[in-house]
Amino acid sequence: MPIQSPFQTQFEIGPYDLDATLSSGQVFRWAPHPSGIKQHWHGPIGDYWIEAYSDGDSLFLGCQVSPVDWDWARQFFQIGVDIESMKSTFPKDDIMTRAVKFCPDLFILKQDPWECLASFILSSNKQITQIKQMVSNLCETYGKPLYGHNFKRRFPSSNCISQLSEKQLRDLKLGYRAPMLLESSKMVENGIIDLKNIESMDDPEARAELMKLKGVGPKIADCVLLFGFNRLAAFPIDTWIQKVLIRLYFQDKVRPRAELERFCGSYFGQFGGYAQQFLFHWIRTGNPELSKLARKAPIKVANL
DNA sequence: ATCCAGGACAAGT
DNA sequence: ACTTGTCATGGA
Repeated sequence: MPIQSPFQTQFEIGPYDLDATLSSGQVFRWAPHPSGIKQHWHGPIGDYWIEAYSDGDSLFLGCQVSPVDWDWARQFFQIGVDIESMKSTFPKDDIMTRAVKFCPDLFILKQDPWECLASFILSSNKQITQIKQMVSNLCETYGKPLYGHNFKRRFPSSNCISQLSEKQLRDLKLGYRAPMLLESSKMVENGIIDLKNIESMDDPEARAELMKLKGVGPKIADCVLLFGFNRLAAFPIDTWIQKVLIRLYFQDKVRPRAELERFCGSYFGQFGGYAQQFLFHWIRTGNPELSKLARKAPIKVANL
């Protein structure tokens, strides 16, 4: 058992693919542990820097300092959530079946809403590696210290970011996203948007509310709903999912976004967010030929 | 080099 | 309602 931290806990959750879950573009601050051991990661939860390891049977967590309790970690990793019953609600088509089979133990995490929102405002038109870099710049420059690590820092609060200048944010290489993040942080601080209040709204209301923020359109709103508010029906349609939909579900026939949204909203069901994450992870990492999607000959689903 | 990245937004059909 | 150009930055 690779966890070396003095303070540890263990959850018997069954198979839990940390490698896939933590690398699938939900969170941007977790990294493989320097041990190099598979399923061994470290990253922040709340005010703590945490070490995590999954052996296919249990999830082990460790920390260098003594946390009060592990409830926040339990929520972050969604311990106790039965993903098998959710998978059983997915449509039984070849594409969905292959995506789930490729990586069956993928989870959707429950993040802090503000961190999730701010991170995904930075995500627009950026690769995941670059999003990680921007988020790292932001945290290590302006975040408060974390417990359990010498130099890693917490994600800066909305209050903190709202008091920075656009130039300070641009200096972190945020590009044109800098004014968007700044404006949205001010809207949260002013109470124009109340993240706490969004918890009590239904999905369409919450989505519309999030889209009032600068830099938040339909895709980012869905990501925040799914990863920050645990609204498991939210179905983010990004460039990768568009390729899955157009290429595999619509036989290379281009469709307007509104039609894709309508299709996804009904076809994938009440846990569409999970379905989306399986598709996303599969298309990105599961099939090299398919991930290129070089717009050549149509790919037959049966030959995947 | 050239294209494109977990897009949003404004402007133009 | 749908399509196009623009926005920084840096991987691949």
